Amino acid sequence: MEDYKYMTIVEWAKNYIASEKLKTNDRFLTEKELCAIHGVSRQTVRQALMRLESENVICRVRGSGTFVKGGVTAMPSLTKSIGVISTYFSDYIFPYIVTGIESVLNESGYAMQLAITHNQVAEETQALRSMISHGVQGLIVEPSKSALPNPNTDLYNELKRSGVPLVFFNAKYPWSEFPCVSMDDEAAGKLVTDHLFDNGHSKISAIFALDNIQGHKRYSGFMQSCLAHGAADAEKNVLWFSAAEKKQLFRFCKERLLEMLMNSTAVVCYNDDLALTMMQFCKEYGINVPEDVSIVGVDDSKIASICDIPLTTVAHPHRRLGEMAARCLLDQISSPQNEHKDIIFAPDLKSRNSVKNLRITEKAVS
Amino acid sequence: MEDYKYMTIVEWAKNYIASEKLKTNDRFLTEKELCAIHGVSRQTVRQALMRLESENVICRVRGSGTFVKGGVTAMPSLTKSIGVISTYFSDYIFPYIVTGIESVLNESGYAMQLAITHNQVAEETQALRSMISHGVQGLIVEPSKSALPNPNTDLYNELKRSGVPLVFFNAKYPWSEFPCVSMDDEAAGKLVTDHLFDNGHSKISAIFALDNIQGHKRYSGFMQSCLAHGAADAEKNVLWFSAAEKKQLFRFCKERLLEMLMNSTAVVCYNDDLALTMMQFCKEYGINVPEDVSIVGVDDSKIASICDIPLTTVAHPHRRLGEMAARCLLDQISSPQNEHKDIIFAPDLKSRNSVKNLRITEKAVS
DNA sequence: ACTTCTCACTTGTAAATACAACTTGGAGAA
DNA sequence: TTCTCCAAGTTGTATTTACAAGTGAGAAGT
Repeated sequence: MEDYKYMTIVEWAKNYIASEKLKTNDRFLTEKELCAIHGVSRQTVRQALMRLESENVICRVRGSGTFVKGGVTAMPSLTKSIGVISTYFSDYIFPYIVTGIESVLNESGYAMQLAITHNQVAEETQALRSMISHGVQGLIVEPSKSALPNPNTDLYNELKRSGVPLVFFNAKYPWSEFPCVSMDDEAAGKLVTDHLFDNGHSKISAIFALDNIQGHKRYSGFMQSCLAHGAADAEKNVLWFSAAEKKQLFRFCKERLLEMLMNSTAVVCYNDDLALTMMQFCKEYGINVPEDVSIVGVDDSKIASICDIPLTTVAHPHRRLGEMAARCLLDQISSPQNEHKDIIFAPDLKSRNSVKNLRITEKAVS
Repeated sequence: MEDYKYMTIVEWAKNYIASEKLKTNDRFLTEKELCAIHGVSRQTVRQALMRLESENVICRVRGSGTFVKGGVTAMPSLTKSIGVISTYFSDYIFPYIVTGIESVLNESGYAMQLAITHNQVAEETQALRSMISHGVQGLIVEPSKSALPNPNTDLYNELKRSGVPLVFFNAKYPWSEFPCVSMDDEAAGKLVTDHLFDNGHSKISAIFALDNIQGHKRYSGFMQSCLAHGAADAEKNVLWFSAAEKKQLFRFCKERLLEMLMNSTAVVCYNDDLALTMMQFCKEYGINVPEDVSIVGVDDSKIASICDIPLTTVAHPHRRLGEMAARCLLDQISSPQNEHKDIIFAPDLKSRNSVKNLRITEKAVS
């Protein structure tokens, strides 16, 4: 290594331990012996030993001596790791996103640390702190409750100031300055709504998640489409729900939902998960999809294509999005000075069987 | 803390930084100034600064000065974490296992570090080293290629000697001394084969993974059932494949597979994944399941229940198994002296539509 | 046989001194 | 104005000396 005396002793000691096959708790040479061997002062030897101790190679005990820490416990930190914080990960589109991230990180020789927040900001705090204290090289984060005030604001600002590389995916906190890799949720909301208008629907209601930015953006796209098609009062047909309370929604707001279904020919659902629950709900009450009511979702989850009535939805670039997020982070690590912009994937409609074409039906009838 | 001079300086410095509200990259007092303030020698001050540096409170730059590391970057390690090493994780039954692990760890205040080996022992080595060097409190590992010689033997033995808590799941290396949480694969293999015999099948072939213990055990169960039912030559009808080469199997061994299908009324598949690929293969060649050939799998993956011909299989206790693995590890951490035994889940047959009952058919014909 | 004590030996703390390596800003030159 | 270079200032390395604090084994006493 370097040509300082204490560094040469450090290297010498490592070789010595290896060549003598010393194992855990074997006694190492005393400071005095090392002084004699290398012809240096005790302070220099101590400097070397301190270094070895911080590298976990040896263990010093006052009054007793210096001991070797062999094998596993002495292993130095060799692999770099990246922290990934996601709201969920084992269902829906999350496995694909995380797989995308993992494949790129793995390719670049990084290990992955995964934490799940269950969409709870408190768990997000804990995950961030845990990641940082474990010395990750960078973070890939899906914000929890991105549309609500977040107690981690200071934490994120501090990370920004400290130059810790970070990429958001799916959504970003509006006040944050880190780049974000996501689908164009506004366009997605607009796309499915346009599709319904194109199929002759005019009485369209919608349900959106109130606590994340994706819900807000999909709502925004929905409204744009409605306004463009002259349905200015569409706002009244929007129901908001908290992502965590999906079950409560379908248990305690049945009348509200039924009223909505009765007064509409189509429902825009925040995502496929909600859309599928909605289809289940319709089935229970004898409402036929798409004959009585059309349903569209967003995300193109696996179940959307293989369920009873294949769902018309918007393709989420899950795996590619994950890969891109990882690449964006690695970019930040390798060239921190660059400006890193948001990356937005264009949505892509997946037309299946959950939307009825009212125009064709009308013509056939008349 | 202690009453050494340098420790009082350490404490003083922390208070100073807090009271002066110094933030990241703010300049700290120079060594000379600290000497003057505390009336001590420079070595003593340096000792204090070294301590502060190792605690990540300050950062020293030769020739430039000493700087404060405020906020996030100065955070000490507070949360304990557990390393989870799995072969795969985003498909099949793995998400459920990992979810089970995560929920228990989370409940107990542990963070989870996840690494994927893609069933490669080299990646297992890397993952183990990475985890250890990141200071995990324990490990939950699904062995890669558990039935083949493993280069990490020394590493695992060293972990055992060092008292690092570890739990295997799904399978364990035969030579290892750590507890394992798994399904009773032998019983599972026996169960599906018995089911086929019960349904009047006698010409039964099978395909098993050659590189992991689960494959060997399921094979063992299969053979037990065959012997019990007087099919002593069943061994000849067994095809072995390497888990990584499933695609090659179906691309390059078509004749072998077709021959097998022609000479059997039923096929026992190592797992659902293989069974589904086999059903696909049958479809391509116009072989009807279960009319022409019955197929059974093991694991009860999600697709097994929702595919074209719902698959008869054995329920894997995925989520509960994950929870149990985590609990077993936490047990080891809290009471290391206890003897920790393997935990084995009894298999449970899921009878669906991929098995034809030959007895009923025979009676109907006669 | 057992306990207690002492002493040699180990690492830890502290000081004074000297020089080395590096950074930074300001003086002076172009 | 801009550039170069140097000197002052800062942390890093190395030596020497001294004493403090803890360990462990053997001597001495019971």
